[in-house]
Amino acid sequence: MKLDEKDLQILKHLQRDSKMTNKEISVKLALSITAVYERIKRLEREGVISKYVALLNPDRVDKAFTVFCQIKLIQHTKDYLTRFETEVTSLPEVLECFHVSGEYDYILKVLVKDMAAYREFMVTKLTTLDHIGSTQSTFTIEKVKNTTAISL
Amino acid sequence: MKLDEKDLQILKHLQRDSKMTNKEISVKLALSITAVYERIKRLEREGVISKYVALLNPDRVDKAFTVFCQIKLIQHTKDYLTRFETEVTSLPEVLECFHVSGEYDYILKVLVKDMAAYREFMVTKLTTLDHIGSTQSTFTIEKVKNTTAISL
DNA sequence: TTAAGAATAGAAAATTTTTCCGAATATGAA
DNA sequence: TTCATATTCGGAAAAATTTTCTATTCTTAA
Repeated sequence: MKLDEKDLQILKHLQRDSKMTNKEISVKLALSITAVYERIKRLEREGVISKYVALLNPDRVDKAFTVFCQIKLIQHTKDYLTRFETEVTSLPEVLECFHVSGEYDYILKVLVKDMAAYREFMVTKLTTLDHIGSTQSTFTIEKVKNTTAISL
Repeated sequence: MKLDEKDLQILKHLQRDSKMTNKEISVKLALSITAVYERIKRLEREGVISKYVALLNPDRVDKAFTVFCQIKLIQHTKDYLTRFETEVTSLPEVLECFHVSGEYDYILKVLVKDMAAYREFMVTKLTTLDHIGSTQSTFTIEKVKNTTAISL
């Protein structure tokens, strides 16, 4: 699907604030409300926009501690990989998990309350998974930037 | 601010799909529309909900390549740190940047089109920043999980 | 138990989304 | 170029949702 300049403008706005009304957007783009509406529907239909979500303030829900955890598996058979991936996906503390190149196999972004909660997570959840080799945790001291908006 | 079970339910729904109407939520929670409305407004006012955004499908906007880039600064004076943080924040390819413990000072999540674009990003943007010591790039082979929903 | 404040429900008002349809514009083949 | 087709657009009406308002119910502390 090809996106013209107006589509990109719409996406930029909605990435920043999805509560903007079609009317507000239409004013910014010098288009009619209907034109904006149809374009957004098309972007949703075509899967350019995948979903609309509310973002929470982690501090306010007692999840102020972010940890990047790198994991090495013992073996790399397809079976082990998919098993690990299924299990890690089911862990709510894990917001992100990527299969990566380099010394470790996976990198996880984990959100918990504090160091004690992270220890609990490691001991009772992560290391109980089968076939885990070694892990390395990198603790975040400060969140410098954290956006969901892709540059267009 | 203390959140009761109904607040948490509302947050869970809105984290998954912020287009849910107050009516739909009110049915799920066995509350009136107004009650749901007032609770959401309070959650917004108190900063529990920080914003509403549209999430895009990276493939569809030609940003299918995710790289984790770890960075070491040459010096760690406050001035150098804040200068680096300001500059890195302004880079649209960088979705996330955390100041971290461990061997490296920062970990960045970078979104670009492909390897060539990443090289371009490295050469023309990252390494031109002052006071950068060494960097290490970890390329993602597959996105296993990537959610914005904090477990409540 | 009672009074004050907060939360709730229902109805009305305001706003927004969605549909509908004709007009304008763009696209592509002859 | 010209025509036919399809796409996009704009405005109005309809439908749905949000927001406000008011009265009632529920909590909680005195």
